[in-house]
Amino acid sequence: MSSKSKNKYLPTLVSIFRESGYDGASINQISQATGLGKASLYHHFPGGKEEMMRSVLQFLGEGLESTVIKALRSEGSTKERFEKMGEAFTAIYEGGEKPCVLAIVLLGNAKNTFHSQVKKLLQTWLDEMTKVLQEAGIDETQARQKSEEIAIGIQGSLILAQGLDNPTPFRRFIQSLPEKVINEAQH
Amino acid sequence: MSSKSKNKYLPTLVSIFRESGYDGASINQISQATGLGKASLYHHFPGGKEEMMRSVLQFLGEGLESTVIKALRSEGSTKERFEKMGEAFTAIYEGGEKPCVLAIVLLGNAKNTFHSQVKKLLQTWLDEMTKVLQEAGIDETQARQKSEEIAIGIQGSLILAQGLDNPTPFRRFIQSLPEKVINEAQH
DNA sequence: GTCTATATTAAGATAGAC
DNA sequence: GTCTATCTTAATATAGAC
Repeated sequence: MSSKSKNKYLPTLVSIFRESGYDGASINQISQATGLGKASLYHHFPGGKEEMMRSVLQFLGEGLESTVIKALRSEGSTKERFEKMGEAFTAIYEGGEKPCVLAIVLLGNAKNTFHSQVKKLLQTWLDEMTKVLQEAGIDETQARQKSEEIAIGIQGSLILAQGLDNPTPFRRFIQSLPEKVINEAQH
Repeated sequence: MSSKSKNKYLPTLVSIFRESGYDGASINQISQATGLGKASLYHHFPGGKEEMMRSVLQFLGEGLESTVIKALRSEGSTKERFEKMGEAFTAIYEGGEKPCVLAIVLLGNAKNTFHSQVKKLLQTWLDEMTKVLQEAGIDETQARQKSEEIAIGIQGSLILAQGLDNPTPFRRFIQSLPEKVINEAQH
């Protein structure tokens, strides 16, 4: 669990890393955005920028649990659960306007440093979607593949939204998601 | 058109930016990888790293024309054209092992600097796919959406392949692509 | 066109006072 | 827990010889 003092600055760190990437974000920039002096930052994060990103990824993992995973475990039909998951992602990515920090890390120079942490987050999400689809009567192999297709859709549509400077691809994917899941479940 | 002296070093620059990102790649690193001294690099690219990336993006655009766009304009059925496009992307991304430079740029700190150049490359590709799908009898709106779905699938599966450290999602998407296109065309 | 050497700036990080 | 001041290294970039 993370200390309370850190938690105060994590949302700011998230937006900096999301905007500038890991390599692109400087300690000076972080100092200005948080309002903390450099030395104070190192008091909270003795491991420097690397510890900051580790804390951010853990913070995002906790956020994933309390929104996306929670949606998938909620009461209601398969369709309703994926609708709620879509709403959770719409909030996280601000309707497709903001990119995914996990993807930023995976495509940056520090990918090796954080890869296992990012992979675990992805696996947790994929496992949970797979479980829901299996409960809907899809066999494990198909459920796993369908989960991956959903992850592909979200990640890919976020990239396209960034590239075209237009959130429509993301929004369209989120909207079509519950219906697609249902069609697959009826097979 | 780019000068011949530059062309010699562009494939090396591509792999460096693909491996380290734009912010993560240093002039020292580029100097070592190309075997050129720093001053020689600035002789070829007076604009420094920014000009290097601009040249890389132009080089990738020319590669896109001669492989992907060419595949989409080739003789043969709609299905065969998308099969050839899949082969082209399989070569470019080395079977899903390597990430997309365009996505790297879009998620990095220098996105604004290169955004219009990247957007144009994406648009060119999407326009060409849309044209092929329209020729197959799909109306413009649907053809455009289907093209975006294909772009989403490729970009998203590359991200997932990086995150899971496993190229299977990319390969599966490429394999399923021609059939999906055909199903859509029969609507 | 390539090199060595160097200038300049900014980065990450720390010491030590308060 | 926060600050000012500073250290150290590495970054981008250039000068000028060959």
